[in-house]
Amino acid sequence: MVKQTDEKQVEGRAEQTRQALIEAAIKLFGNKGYDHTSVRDLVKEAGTNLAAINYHFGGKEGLRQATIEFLAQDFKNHGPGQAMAAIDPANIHSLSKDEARQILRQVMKSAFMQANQRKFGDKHARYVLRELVQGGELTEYFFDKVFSKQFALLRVLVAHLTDDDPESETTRVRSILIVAQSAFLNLAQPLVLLALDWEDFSGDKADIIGEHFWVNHE
Amino acid sequence: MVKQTDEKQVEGRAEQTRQALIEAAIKLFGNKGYDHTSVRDLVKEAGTNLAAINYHFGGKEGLRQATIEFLAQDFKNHGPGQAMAAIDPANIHSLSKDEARQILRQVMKSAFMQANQRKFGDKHARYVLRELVQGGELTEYFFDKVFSKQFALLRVLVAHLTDDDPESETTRVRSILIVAQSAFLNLAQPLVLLALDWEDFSGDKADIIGEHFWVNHE
DNA sequence: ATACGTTTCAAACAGATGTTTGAAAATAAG
DNA sequence: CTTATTTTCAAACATCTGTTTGAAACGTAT
Repeated sequence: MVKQTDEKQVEGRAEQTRQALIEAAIKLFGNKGYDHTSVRDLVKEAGTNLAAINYHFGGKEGLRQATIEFLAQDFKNHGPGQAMAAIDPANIHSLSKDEARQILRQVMKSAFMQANQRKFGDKHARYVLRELVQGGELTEYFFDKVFSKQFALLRVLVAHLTDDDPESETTRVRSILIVAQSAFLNLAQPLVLLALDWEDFSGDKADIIGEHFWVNHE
Repeated sequence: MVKQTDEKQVEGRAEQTRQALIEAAIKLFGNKGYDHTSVRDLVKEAGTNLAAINYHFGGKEGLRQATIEFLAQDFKNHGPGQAMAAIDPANIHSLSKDEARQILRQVMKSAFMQANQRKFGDKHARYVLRELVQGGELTEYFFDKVFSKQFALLRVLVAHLTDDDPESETTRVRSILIVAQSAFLNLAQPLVLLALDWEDFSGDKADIIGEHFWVNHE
């Protein structure tokens, strides 16, 4: 009898606990890291039982992968990717250098700001970055699924600014050094805040940083 | 009778095992990280007994601290600090902009190259960076003991190039963004190598990168 | 209503971890 | 040599970890 009328039926209980666990994983992995988060912490945060992780994801490692996949998707939809999605690679060549420069800085700024003001807070982005940096399978997975395309687009922009080839070694190095600035500030937030004598990146702080990214060529 | 004649007496066995444990810690913490290195792995690598860590350092955490302190000292003597030690802060003001620019780039290059060609290999530097980035007590310790002075010197250089105050917010941001480039390339080595399509930073690779650091102002 | 597959839950399990213990060995001092 | 102190070592300990188990609760279809 109870089919679609009951609210809790719109998606099965199973799917609900799966999502609750992924949310808990994003929060706890982001705060304390994968290793320092026990499955008991996770199921408590998700409000479910100890056996749930193994039942739904086959184990803690399975939950990590599901979490990364979820975040990879989320990054494409709402993350730095969104800022670059508006750019048409084919049109870049018709831009003036000044326009391209301006676009590049704008992309950097919004990418950085988005990474620091996400739905789940900055922990969200830092967890992904930590995974990305660590090395191992997940690094390659994330590189293939998310980073690689956005990096290619960035190279086209940089190459246009320097009258170079997007695939050249020079362009690759210049581009990764642009990424490095934004990424490191997220990754090494504790150290960076000490160096800047700030409490956090809130308010106009992210905007101030965005103004000083090194993106000029001439 | 046996006093200084026996070779093994020049420093007590205790000190020997302490150093062996610290070396093992640098190697294993650097390779697999603190959490994934067991005390059994450590004492095996150091060629001593399971109880040695607790006896000499009071515990695994004590060994970590001793290791960080050792590396902090080492960084001052042989690390990026060495490259900056040659610079006299008082003389910077008398340099031309071009000279200062050149020095800044040279410091960046040698810092990066040294971090990638150390005694214990790049693992050495990456372990410290990871600790530095993580947050917590060790971040503050390392910031106070090592980073803070070198960062102040970097700010003087940058401020001279931009006719700004070394303590200004602008200078701080610009300076940390310079650090970010070198630091991220070490920290995120797995990802960076993927993006650059390289196997490692060996040979002239480090030099190529050094040429492209963003340090120009005008 | 009954039977069936799915999902939850409490309890127990097996393994690894850091630490402690107490005796043996090595070193230093008397 | 004898004694006292320091250092090593093997074994046991206590705790925490991820995982498994089997029964109970739930929802669904016959």
